Parts: sequence; structure tokens; C-alpha cells
Amino acid sequence: MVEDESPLERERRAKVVRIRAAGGEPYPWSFPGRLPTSEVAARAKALEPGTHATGGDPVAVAGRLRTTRTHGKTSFLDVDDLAGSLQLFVRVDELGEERYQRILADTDPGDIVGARGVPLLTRRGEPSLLVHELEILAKAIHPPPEKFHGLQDPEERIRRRYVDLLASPETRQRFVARSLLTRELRAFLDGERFLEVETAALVPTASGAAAEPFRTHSNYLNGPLQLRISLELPLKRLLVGGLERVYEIGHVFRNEDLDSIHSPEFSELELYWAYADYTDMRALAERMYHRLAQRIAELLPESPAAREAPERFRPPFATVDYVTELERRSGISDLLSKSPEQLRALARAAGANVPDDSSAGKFLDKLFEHYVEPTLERPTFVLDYPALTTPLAKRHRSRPGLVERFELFSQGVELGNAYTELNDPDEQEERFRAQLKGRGDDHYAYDADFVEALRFGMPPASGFGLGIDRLMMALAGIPSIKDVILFLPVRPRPT
RNA sequence: GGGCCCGUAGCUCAGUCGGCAGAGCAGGCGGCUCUUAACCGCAAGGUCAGGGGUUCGAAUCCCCUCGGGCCCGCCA
Repeated sequence: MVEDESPLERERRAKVVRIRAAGGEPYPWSFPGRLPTSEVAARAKALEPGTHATGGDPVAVAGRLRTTRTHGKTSFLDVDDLAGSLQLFVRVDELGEERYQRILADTDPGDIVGARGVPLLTRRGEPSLLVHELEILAKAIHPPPEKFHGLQDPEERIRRRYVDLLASPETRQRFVARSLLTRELRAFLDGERFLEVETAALVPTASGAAAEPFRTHSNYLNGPLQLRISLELPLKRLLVGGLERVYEIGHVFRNEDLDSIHSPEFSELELYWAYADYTDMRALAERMYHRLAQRIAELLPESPAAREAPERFRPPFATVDYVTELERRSGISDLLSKSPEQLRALARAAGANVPDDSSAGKFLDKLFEHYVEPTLERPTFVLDYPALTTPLAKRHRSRPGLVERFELFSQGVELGNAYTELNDPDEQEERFRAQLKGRGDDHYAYDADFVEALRFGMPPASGFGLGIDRLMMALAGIPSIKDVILFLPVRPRPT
């Protein structure tokens, strides 16, 4: 392994040896009492330029050394932590010749260091720490990416996200923002008296959506299991059980390709609300998106898209009717009276590559994707889908052939999906059976135990599902899902 | 799965018509007590993704393989 190292890495290993030989420890156990760099910078800014704090206790910062500027007997070292960055002012006058030279000789960009000293504002007005002591907290053997351009190679940014993170404050802030956005989402739902639950990711048969599952094997069961493709059916069982308002945030898995808006493993939120319908849910969704938009604007003030999010997601959102809008955009009339063969021909004419044995619902979806979705630029609710497309939603109370469903689109991308939930067990059983007859690749797996659960009585309810990754993309204006997921599936690196 | 493009030093990138493998950053040595992409000087650093072919000669042209990006197709 040592043979594979670059000259730079050999040089750094030599420093490790040298530090130990001098009685030092390049990987110490702790560094107590540090403050965020932002805190020390704030104290420094309160000083007159060219002065440092006098009296009072010394302060400490710790973080990754980014760069060193040496001017003979004075040096400037920039240290990054999660809060920001601070310049360390290192001077032979404070440290003595021997310690000063040793610090410069032993440290490299990329090292984790800790420094103690007093706040100082330079003559040029740069907040700094006048260093009394500096120690290496973790010696880096690999050099960090180039200090100005950072890590540019898109492959390396995904394979070694930690390097992307350590080299790029923007990447760090993006993922911090995502985490805090999810926290805000939980706070909102908790405030609405929803109960967070966790259901099984390993299931006998993945259902609740039309997608190819990952398949695995259980030694305990001595039989096959699948990874869930949706959270829907377990959560509705909890409504049967009386939990009334539940939500889950978790990963679902779909054995499909990765592209700029799809990942095989992604984060989903689903919530289920007893005694409410999809109109109630639409109002809740609007309030939720608006609150999250306000939060992202606070979290990413440098991002123009994030700053505009509160205005963009200000209720009420635009609405269009599914069938009306599809007929208007496509020029096709009487869509709901078309035969599956006619719909297939229309879908093919619109450029969709669909197998012959797909369901009529699939053909309709393809038409909608082609004619309507690209036009949905502003956040827009699409209302009342054909029943053919949606086997788990309740039939519309007044519009035959339709179900009570909405989806939210923004910039042509689907952000969320909600129904008034189907709770008639006999109708659910019939819809599952109709799915199986389609025999295409787009059916929902029959879940007999779920039908059994409905026979115990599920209260009228509405459910809503959305992808957390796409939520983050839409609010923060990030075009690729690869930039909002920390660790993506990657092929093994060739040896 | 199909098409197009990319892979050169640890990192960011040049490399023309096929003719000695280049720069900046980082690292080494020397200089510099308020710099901030610090600066100045010297020396060092390469499996040009991997394999094969054409050629007097290949980073450069051709073929194959691996990895990646974008677009299209598919799940959201």
C-alpha cells in the first residue's frame, strides 16, 4: 500500500514519523473547549483594526487547515469548520523560533488542527486568532483537492462524497440545509398532530406503486423478501388500527435507472389522515410547502432559487383538471370513452414507447406526460385522475370514471401525490384483480392482507406522498438529484 | 438498453498537423514580520484509464475493455 503512494503522501508520512520522534502525537484523543470560527470572528470584528484582545481567557478553534501563507517570521493559516472559516495569525514573537518553525514544518493543507489564542483584527480588517498554541489533531496523509477550484471531477464527487464535502463549503451547506429542511417538515407535521412511525423496509411483496422491486433472501424465514417500493399500504393498516394521523419518512427502493430526477434508493414522506379527504389534504399541502419554502430561504440565503421559493410556493397554488387540461393541450376529445387500443395508438403517436400489454391507465399517463407535464412550470395541482390510472384511490363522489386524487407539479416535475383513500374492501379487491389482468410491467402487486385489513374497517382518510429529494431540488433550485443525495449507488472501482 | 462526449502529475487544466510530457495549485529547499487564489528563486514530481493494432515514431489515428458525463427510452 505504501508503494502506491505519491511523493506528496510519502512526505506527509515522514512528517508523522517526525512528529512522533519529537514526542508528539499526530492523532490525539480530544481538543476541549473550542468555539465555532464564526464566534471567534465575531469577537475579532469588535476590535479596532491592528489590535488584539487583551485580558480575558484565551479562546480555541479547531478545523481543517485549508491554506498557509508564510511571510518569514509571520504566517497566516486559514482554518475551516462547519460554521465557516477563520484566519490564524501565527507569529514568531508569540511562539518562539523553535515552536514557530516546527508548526510550519509539521502542518500541511488538509490537516485537522486546533489552535488557542486571542481574537485579533488585522490592519486590513481580517478577523483572526493570534495563536499561542497550535496542535495537529489529525494528520492528513492524502492532500486535499486544489484550494481554489476544489474537486471538479463529477465521478469523484459522488464516489468520495467526503472529499466533495471537505473541499466545498457549498456542498456542506447544501446537505446541512437538507437536514434542517427535513427537521422543519417533521416540526410541521408534529404541529398538525401527526404521529411519526417506522414500518418495515423488508416485505414479502412490495406493493403500493408500480415499480420493479429489489429482491433479497431471509435466512430467518428461509425464503424470499423484497425491499419496499412505497410506504402506502403499511401506513393505511395503521389507520385501520386507530392511529388516525401517521407519517413516515424513509427510504424506498425501485430497481430502475438513475438519472437527474430518479434514484434507485430515495427518501419518501407519506402521511395518512383519518376523517379527512383530498381537499383537506390539498390545503395542508399548500401550507406545508409554503412553510418549507420560507425555511429554505433562511437556510440558503446565497441561492437565488431558495430566496424566491416563498413567493413561488405562496398559496393558493394554480390548479388544473386532469382530463380537461389533457384534452385542451392534446386536442383529443372524449378521452374517457376511448378504447385501450385507441389510447395506445394516441400514446404512440405522441412518441411514447410503451409495450402492447400496458394498461389503458398507462397510455393515459403517457399522454399526460407528453402534453401537459412540461407545461406545468409554476407549482400546480392536477386534480381528479381517471380511475384507470390509480388503483388505490377512492372513486370521485360526483364525477364517474374519475378518482379523487391530486398531484403537485413544479417545473414539469412531479413533487407529490395524494388521494382520498379507497376504503371499500370489495372495491379494493376488484381493483387489484383488474391490475393483474393488465399483465404489463406497470401493475400493482396484489396485497391480500391489505384487503383483509380493510375488511376490519378503515376510516375515511386522505393520504399524501412526496419525495424528499425532489422537494429539496424544487425548493433550492438544484437540477440534479445527484446533488441532494449523499451516497449514491456506484459501480465498484476497477482494480 | 441506444446515441454523443470525456478519462494527461495528489488536485485544476493545456498539449496544434503523429515528432523530447507541460503549466498553476499542493509538496521539498531558500528568501520575506499584516497576507488572504500572498509573492520571488531553485530543484523534484507521469502506467497520458487498461489492453491490442497502424506507424521509423502514438497522449494524439484505429479496435476492444473499464469508469464517468450529457441526451433519449423506463420507474416518481
